[in-house]
Amino acid sequence: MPKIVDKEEKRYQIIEAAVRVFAKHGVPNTKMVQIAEAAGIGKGTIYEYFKSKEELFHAIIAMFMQNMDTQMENNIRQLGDAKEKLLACFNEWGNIFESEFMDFAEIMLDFWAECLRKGDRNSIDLNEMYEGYRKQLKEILDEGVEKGVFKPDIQTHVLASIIIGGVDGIMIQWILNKSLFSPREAVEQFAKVTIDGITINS
Amino acid sequence: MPKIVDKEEKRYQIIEAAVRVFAKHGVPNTKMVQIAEAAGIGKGTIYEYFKSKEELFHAIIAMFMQNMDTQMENNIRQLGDAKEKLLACFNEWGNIFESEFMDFAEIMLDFWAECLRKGDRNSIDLNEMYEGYRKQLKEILDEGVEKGVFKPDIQTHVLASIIIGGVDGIMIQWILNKSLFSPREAVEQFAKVTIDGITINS
DNA sequence: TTTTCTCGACCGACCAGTCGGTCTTGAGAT
DNA sequence: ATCTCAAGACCGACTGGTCGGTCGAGAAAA
Repeated sequence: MPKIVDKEEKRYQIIEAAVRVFAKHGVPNTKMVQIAEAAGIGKGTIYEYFKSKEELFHAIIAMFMQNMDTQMENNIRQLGDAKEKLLACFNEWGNIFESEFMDFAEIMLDFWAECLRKGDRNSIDLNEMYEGYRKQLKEILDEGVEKGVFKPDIQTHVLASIIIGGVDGIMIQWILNKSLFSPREAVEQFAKVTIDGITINS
Repeated sequence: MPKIVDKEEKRYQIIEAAVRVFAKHGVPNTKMVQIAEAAGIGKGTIYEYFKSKEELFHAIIAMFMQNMDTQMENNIRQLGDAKEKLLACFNEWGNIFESEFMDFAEIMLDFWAECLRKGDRNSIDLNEMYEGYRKQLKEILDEGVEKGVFKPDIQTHVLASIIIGGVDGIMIQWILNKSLFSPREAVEQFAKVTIDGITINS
């Protein structure tokens, strides 16, 4: 039998299969045996790599966030003024929309739904992740206001949330009806309107 | 005959209880007996009023949409130029954010999740509802462009989706962390930036 | 041989939905 | 006013199916 070179590799195989099945049927409707079939293994084997369905689900989310972070950080440290930095952020989102990671996006709804149920203790804190993005965006916006590029009357912490929410919202709209627009053009349009809206002179 | 009081009233009682429980635990995690307890009735009674859990769920969504439509239509037919109309739309969303209907909002995630699973035939077509909003917004935007109020290079159909998605996204951000901002101020800020961003001169 | 990995039959907790029975109501009979 | 009684509202124990997770058998590797 083709031996598995790496435990890690097999783990990733399972995650890959789970993403497909979760995305198609939704997490609560997905049976473990379906994931096993998609991965070409027995159901029991999954439990060699993941303690439970929930752990598998969270492993997927963690991986998704990891990738997002990595991809975003590429563009954070660049030079340029606030306007360029902000534009770069939007651009990066456009890239993400077009990347393979969009398979994960359909699962995000299930994760959001899980996250907002107060009682449940999640091993992953969605808020913390958003907090990171919010902070980064706010810094860029603050810099722009300080340098006199952006209007002084914007509430940067609120606007940071709006931008993040806006991008998520565009994603949802697109997932629900992919023929409406291309996600890239939507993000670009959103970027243009937002930047025009907060820039002095325009 | 017994209790002509109103079948409809009891039905509403059940819906009200179900909204609370669904919102707190999520639709898939909610047991019918929990809804029964919340409504102060026996489990079997629910089935006198609703064929299934799913039908109950859809009844809630239908009611939510009905209310949204009614509330939005108040502001559609008003006079004024495109800019005022657009502002009125945002305002109306602000009102909705502050209304009692926000209890329903937490359930929307479950409905979105359900809607994007391709195979399922939903009795309610979320896309159709959004289509209505998109059309209304697009008309307003087109009018603005035509009258020379809004910039001619905006893609109105894309922007319509962005605005709707943006409002939904703000809602999600707010649900996930209600201490970040007040939904009203966020919608107002979003309105200001967007309108400034597409208006000529500014 | 011993160890490691894989598997799927099996178990039992779980829960949507059912159904036979109880209780409430109020119209009609007295 | 009081009684009767059936329509139907109400109930919750029960059923039948489902599915996450287990575990011992057997294959493969060492």
